[in-house]
Amino acid sequence: MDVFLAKGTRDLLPEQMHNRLHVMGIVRDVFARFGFEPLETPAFERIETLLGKYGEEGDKLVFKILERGEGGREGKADLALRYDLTVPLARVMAMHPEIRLPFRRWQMQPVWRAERPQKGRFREFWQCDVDIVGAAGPLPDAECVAVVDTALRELGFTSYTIRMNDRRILSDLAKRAGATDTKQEMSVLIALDKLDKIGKDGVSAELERMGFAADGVAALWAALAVEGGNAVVLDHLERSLDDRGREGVATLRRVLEAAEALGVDLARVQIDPTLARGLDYYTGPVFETVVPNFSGSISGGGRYDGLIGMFSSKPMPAVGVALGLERILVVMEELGMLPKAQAAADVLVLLFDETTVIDALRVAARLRAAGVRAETFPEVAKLGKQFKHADARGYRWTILAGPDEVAKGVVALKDLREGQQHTLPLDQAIATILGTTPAVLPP
RNA sequence: GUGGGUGUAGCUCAAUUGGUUAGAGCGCCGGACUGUGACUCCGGAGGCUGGGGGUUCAAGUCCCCUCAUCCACCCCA
Repeated sequence: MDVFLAKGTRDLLPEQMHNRLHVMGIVRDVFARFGFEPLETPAFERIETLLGKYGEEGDKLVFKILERGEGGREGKADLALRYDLTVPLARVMAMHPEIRLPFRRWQMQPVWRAERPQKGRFREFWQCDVDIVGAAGPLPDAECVAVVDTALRELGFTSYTIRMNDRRILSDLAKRAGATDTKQEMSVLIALDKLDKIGKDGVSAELERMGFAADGVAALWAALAVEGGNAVVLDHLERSLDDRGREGVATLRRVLEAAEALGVDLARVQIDPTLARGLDYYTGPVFETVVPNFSGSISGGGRYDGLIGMFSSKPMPAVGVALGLERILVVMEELGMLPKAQAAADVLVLLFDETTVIDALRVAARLRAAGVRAETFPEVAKLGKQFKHADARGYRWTILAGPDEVAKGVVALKDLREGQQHTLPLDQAIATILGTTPAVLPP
């Protein structure tokens, strides 16, 4: 029978799992160091929980689950796989008023999107998400930026840019261009987001095609006509925008200041008034992280002060950011940032013959009790085959307790790296093994 | 959702303008080496050429459909 994977999904073989666990371990450690608490939510939610939060495009990409029975046959869906970790968190906050605020939680789980797969884009992928609920100020936003920055740094990233903007700035810009409602605002944002791809003329053409007047478009460019560092850009925006936009500017200034205090090198942070971020629920600062030679972001997030209020009569401010596990791995792999795979064990305990099998198992038990990672060969076989197995698995040691050794109360310890073998009591063998570093798999 | 590229052994790839039983390296299994891995030598297994249909005397090669995968757009982690 020929077997296939579902589109956009992958098996994670041991080699990839080691890499993932390496990254997840570092990220989780950083999350914990910032005081976040763990949370998990179900893979699927009631469909009405998810729909209407991500915008028109997002809703289309939600994997829907057919009803069981009659309704399903008619094509009705009542459940859906989670699309991100933010909306389920919002639902949790609405359902658990006993959670003490401010609440900071981390969550690392898969999410599903019915997209067309591409480099670093899958239909099942993991997000490493942190959110701070119940605090409105710019400080939690800066913490989110600092968490991402710290995690990336500790993973070994050296060149990445954290791009930052504020929804209120965008919305003000869109108004300048002539947008009168949210829908028009969104289309301006989408056009503006393409700036670095199709250029200023391309965006102008697109806006005019959508019916925006030329003087509005000109006003938009005037508001954006600035080159320079973050301070220069923010100063210019402050002069060009209205009150709402100025709130965004003031917030970003404070976020930058706080982020720097939290250890973020501001040279990595870039205020970009054209950065859009598609998800509907963002209301304030938004951020994403990009790295050279990879299109698409490796992290993204922002403030969503209205989302929890969609589930609860008690609205709560919140901000969060997610790291894309797969994308981080794709980039780390390309840049050779992943550590060499460690062998699964240190020692292979060989089975010489049926009369000494039980002795060999006892040796393995003592090795493990002493903290040595030991594999026992699962059946009596030619020694050559067993040695070859140990070599192929990258183990440094083999231990043999055959009839000769058992009779003398010793074991034969072989160092596969040095090619030397010694006969000695098991205690000494264990001491020898523990005195060495773990073997590294051959390339 | 739109547009393109690619699918040949476990892996990386070959196979004149369509033309005999589809090859190689690595890996795997066995042997030289009946208490010892790597190195060397010898031998072996493994393919409905992703799947289905069509054109042709003849299809891995050309056409259509389908599935998977990669790339770009869209959107996003």
